[in-house]
Amino acid sequence: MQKDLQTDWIEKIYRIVRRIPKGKVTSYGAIAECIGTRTTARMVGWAMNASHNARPAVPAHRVVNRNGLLTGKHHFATPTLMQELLAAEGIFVEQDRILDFKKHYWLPDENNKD
DNA sequence: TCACTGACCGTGG
DNA sequence: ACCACGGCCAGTG
Repeated sequence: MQKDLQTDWIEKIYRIVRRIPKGKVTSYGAIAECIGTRTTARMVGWAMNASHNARPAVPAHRVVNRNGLLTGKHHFATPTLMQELLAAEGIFVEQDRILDFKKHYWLPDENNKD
């Protein structure tokens, strides 16, 4: 059944991102590595951009880069929306950097599926 | 059609 | 410690 196998990895990313617990954050590389290829970290960001049309909507605000910087905040509806959403979950951000990022860091685990 | 870019990360000098 | 480069997939010019 040849479907969107070419975009299958994108759906994987969506599922993983949606598994991120509230008040937790992860990095693009962690997601990329979870799907099998860490080199696709760039594509994760691209997938996030396409996530605007994904249903249900993926909590892209819980996804940041390795440095804990809100690199994708500029791609949200408003440049401050990402920070607002994180703050609403108890994650404070200063200068586009998540405070205690390591503390809120969450790694997607295969054992954590559903 | 070819080439470059993109919300990145790891390694090498 | 800092700077430069390669890699993967898909979309756009």
